Amino acid sequence: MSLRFFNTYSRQLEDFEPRDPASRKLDIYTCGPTVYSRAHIGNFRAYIFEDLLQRHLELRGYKVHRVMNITDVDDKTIRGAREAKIALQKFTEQFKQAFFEDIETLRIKRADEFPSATDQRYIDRMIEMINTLVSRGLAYQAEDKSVYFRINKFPDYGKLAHFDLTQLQSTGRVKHDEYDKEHIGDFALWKAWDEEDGDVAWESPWGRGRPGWHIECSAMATALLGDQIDIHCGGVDNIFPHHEAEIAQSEGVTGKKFVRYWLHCAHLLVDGQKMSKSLGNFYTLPDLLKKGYTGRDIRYALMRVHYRAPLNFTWEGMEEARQALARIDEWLVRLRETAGDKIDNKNVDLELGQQFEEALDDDLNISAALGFLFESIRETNRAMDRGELDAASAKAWLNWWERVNSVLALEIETAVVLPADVAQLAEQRENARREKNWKRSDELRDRILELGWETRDTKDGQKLAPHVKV
RNA sequence: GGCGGGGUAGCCAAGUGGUAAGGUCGCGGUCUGCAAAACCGCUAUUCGCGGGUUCGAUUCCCGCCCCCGCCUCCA
Repeated sequence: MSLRFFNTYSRQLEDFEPRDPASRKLDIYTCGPTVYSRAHIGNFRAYIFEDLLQRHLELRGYKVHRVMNITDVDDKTIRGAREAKIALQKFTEQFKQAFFEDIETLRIKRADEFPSATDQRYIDRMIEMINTLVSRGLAYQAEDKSVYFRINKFPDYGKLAHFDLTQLQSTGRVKHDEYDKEHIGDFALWKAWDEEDGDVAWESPWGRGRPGWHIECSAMATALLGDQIDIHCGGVDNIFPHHEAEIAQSEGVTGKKFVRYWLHCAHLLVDGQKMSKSLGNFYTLPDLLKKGYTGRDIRYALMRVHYRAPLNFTWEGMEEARQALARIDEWLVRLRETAGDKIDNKNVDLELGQQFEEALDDDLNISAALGFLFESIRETNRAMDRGELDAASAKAWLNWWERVNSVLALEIETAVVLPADVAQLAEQRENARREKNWKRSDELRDRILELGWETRDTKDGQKLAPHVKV
């Protein structure tokens, strides 16, 4: 089966074919964070979806070039910097740092480029694009000195969101400059400076000001990836107006179809409502780490539901993630033991089926893919229980897992080294057990547990594992 | 009101015109001196509701209900 994705533009599943299939190269542009505060895990759901997409495309042999922008100038960043009484750049820098820490914790592959909106190179590009739009009559400078996109001149405007422009209703979320714009739907390309902006301003043919939000993505995407890109992703809330505006701006300048496949991720909900900063119902990564969950627990919890379905965040879901991962961990330990000295044999051939990647081919059907993984785990465990899995087969499964894990990125970090004091207590306990001194053995078990290690008495003797606090 | 997404077991969730994957919880078993952990097994006569098409519908069609989102700077 070939790869297929649900394209927001057509609202249909489409077979995937990049611009240049022969080269196996493709470009992805993804909308990144606005760095005015720490991103919340709802934001990361989108980034994890994009990571899954990239990793799966790579498993399928594509060379992915991905760009993720950083929005480091807008109303919120300016307000934040003013309140903190520090320069905009200094203010946003801390959240950029935090963002990079968080994506590392979540094992999200870094994009090839992380362009910032305030980079002079892109400011220049934005001005150049706006100039072209103005010269073509697609944009105009209004009374308030800001420059707006004239949506009536762009017939395709509204096609991505499937909106009828005459039906647009204000939600009151945004203040309108209704008196200055020709049409309520016209959006700002360049915002004229006002007092609130302080020293945040760039010179332009239209006077001092700053870029509108949408234009940065058009500028950075076309500057780094050219006039046409294969895949563009983001959260569903970006469909309108942001991505709609990007299409209008980019195509208004280049005259070419901007994006081949638009992929959008549904929201993370909490208590059945969208997780968002404005509602205040959000968690950040450090919030969850403080509760004892690891980056991969969170990765699993955010990844396990199909990207187009809403995902309700719950503590029960976090617990489920932790348990499911423990199951994978144990399976790998067993497989490695079974593989024995075949462990380094890279030549083990395997005919273990393609069901995992085939599920992902189908619009990233992660649930079906995980279903197949866990089925495989149960079957191999059963075989190992009976002693029917030979070393070569175990190694074959490990090789298979490597492929799977290149997409999931869920394998536990290399085993933690046993601290000396724990090792010593463990040895004493071994001795106590040999003498069948159960009282002493149990005491030592408690003391080892206090040090954060769990004792497991198996057929092959005592084993220790880090204790996960619940 | 317009445009989307979703409604399948206690919870999460896949799926197909032919009789419901998987995870988690719970229960039972194996192992153990006892535990814990792990592993194995069991757990939906039924897929929001009502019609229709069909030999057969959770799946297709029609109508309705509920939840969530977007409707001009939110991932």
